[in-house]
Amino acid sequence: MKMSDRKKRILQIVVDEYINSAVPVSSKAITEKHLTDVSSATVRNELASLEELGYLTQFHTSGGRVPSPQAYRFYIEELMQRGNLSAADLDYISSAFSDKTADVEHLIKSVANVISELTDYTSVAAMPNAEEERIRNMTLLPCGDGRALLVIVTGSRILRDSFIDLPDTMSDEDVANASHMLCRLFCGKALSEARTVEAEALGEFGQYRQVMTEVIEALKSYARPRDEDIVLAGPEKIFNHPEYEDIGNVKNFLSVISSKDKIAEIVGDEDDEIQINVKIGSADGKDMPEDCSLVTATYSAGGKNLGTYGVIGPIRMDYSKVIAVLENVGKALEELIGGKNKDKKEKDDE
Amino acid sequence: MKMSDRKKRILQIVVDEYINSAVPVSSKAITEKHLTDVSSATVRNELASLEELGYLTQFHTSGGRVPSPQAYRFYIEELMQRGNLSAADLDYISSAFSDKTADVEHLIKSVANVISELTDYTSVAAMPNAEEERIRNMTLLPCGDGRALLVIVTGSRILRDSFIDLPDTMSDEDVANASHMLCRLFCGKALSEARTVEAEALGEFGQYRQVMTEVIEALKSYARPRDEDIVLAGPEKIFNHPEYEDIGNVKNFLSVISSKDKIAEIVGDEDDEIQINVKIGSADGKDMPEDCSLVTATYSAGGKNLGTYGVIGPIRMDYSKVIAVLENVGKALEELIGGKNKDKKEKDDE
DNA sequence: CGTTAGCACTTGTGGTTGATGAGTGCTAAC
DNA sequence: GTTAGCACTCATCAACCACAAGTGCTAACG
Repeated sequence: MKMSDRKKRILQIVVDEYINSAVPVSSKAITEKHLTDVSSATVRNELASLEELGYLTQFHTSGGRVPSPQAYRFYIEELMQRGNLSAADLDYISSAFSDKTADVEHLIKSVANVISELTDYTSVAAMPNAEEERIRNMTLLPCGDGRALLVIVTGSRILRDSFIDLPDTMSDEDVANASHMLCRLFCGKALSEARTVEAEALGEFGQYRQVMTEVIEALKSYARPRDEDIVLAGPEKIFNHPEYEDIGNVKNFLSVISSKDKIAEIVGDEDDEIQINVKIGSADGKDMPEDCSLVTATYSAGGKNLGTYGVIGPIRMDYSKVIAVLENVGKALEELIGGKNKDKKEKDDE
Repeated sequence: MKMSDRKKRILQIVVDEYINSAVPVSSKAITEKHLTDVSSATVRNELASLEELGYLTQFHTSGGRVPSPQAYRFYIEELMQRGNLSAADLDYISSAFSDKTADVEHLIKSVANVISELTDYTSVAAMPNAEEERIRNMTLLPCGDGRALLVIVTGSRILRDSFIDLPDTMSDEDVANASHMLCRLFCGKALSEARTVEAEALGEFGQYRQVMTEVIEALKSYARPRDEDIVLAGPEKIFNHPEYEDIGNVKNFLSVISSKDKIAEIVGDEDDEIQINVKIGSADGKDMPEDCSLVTATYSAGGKNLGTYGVIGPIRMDYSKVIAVLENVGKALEELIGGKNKDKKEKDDE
């Protein structure tokens, strides 16, 4: 059945109103505030019909109507007015990223914070997979106690938490040589390609095979996703939304939120081609809490994949605001990163 | 007024019982379960007296008694039985730290997790101040785009989040030379001493003063405490305790917990000489939530300061268990770190 | 004089009841 | 197709009740 324009309009009003007030909306409220030219009885008929179509539900026969997940989906696709951000919000975004020159790890944190602050929801961020990043430089840094720190820099991040045990016979010069050799072998390759030169590498290292074995082990470990690849910001923000007055909901939400594995699972299977991605309720994601919604966007700028960012919150979410924030943050990053690469030459004159 | 032995015994029973059950304890419960040789009326008299002394309070005249903060303090100092951990718990501790060879940053996370898991409370951990750490090695690692990564290794951690902008005229060899110079200048010095060689350093760098200025800036920034120096584990654990059925308490707790600054303030002003430190309620720490308690211990092993660890939770906390866990974790770390330094020579034979 | 039994008093808890108000569905008239 | 009117359904709230738990006090006891 095709929906009439009036049905759409009414559905839009119901969703808007409910997002704003968190109170089930009644026919009377609709005619008083928005559709002043028809009576509440007419609206009631339409509401009953929308309910039959699966867009609305009511808890009790006398409790007003609430949008169903299906209604939110339709709302986001067709009904929602894509609002723009206030000047203050735009200022906040542009000032937040002004002097960030650092790596993805830092970027991700500040982006997550900005998103959480502006939307008033808990935000999640996932680093891009490291596997395809090209190694730009690497070194072994001796640091006493017979150990050396393996540091690897790729296009967008720093990997550096492996200590490598050194044989007693290895002098600092030996380490420096090994370091150069590593660089020659791996620089320019993606992490995922490391294994292709594994045999060659072991051969070249001869005497210090053991060291090389550990380095290769470390390289492999970086390709696997780690807990630190997921960042959360503003978990306490959920208290600002009335659905989380109930302790059970909070508990549920927090337990999902505090397991990085679960978050990774929810955020992880993004389709990279879609800019904005909305998951509503447990229907869209197995590990999602029943009554939660996740809106994410995958950013890239200047050829770099900058990760996936989003907010997680109640189904009754201010999608318009959230999507506007995600889009504008994306634009700001594009300007910052994309711009920086081009500005490079002029910059040194300052 | 000196407390009689019986008063002490009764107070101990009340606190024990309340810690276990979270229910105000009545005179009847005491005589039934513990003091079977006197009547409830006698206990009532004693309870009334203990209340006058400030150790107990009652919400309502017919609601049983609850220990006051003062009672908890007395309990911890004199009454509490210092229990030992179960074999399973001890196993858990020793297996958790078996193959951690990494830096303090990683150690702190796994320690915080272990403490949180074993005690069932939210745990907090603060890294030791970096200022007095001696630099073991440092390097500038060129990574394209006219930038280099500054990596510094100290006795117990890795500092590496500064990118340094390089002049276009600086070749990779120049960077390598600069790197060696940095090492010669700073290795063996504490971070706090960096400024003492500032003038000398700037002199030596001549042509590349700008780079040196940035390096010094970075060194200074490391001496300041950062958000990452505070780690939390198991925030969702509070839901396992009945005082946090109330949404208001949860909110309050979470808002303190999610501000690293506040945590730093609470945990920060530890007296290093005291092994175990207990703060009860807002009386002991300005930023502490009214009805919360913080138990911390500062660990060091093999001459290294390993940071301050603790749990934060309701006043009605299982102090005996918490303190036992903190002590045993401390012992395990001592063995692990202290032992490793000594084993060093034998180890390479394996 | 410490201990105890007995009893009146206080107060949270849980269940019932009834009034109120919001909101709907239905029907009949426009 | 729209509307007014009305009966019906429920959630909410306050009042009220009985009940159980626990205390404080008093008087008696050894």
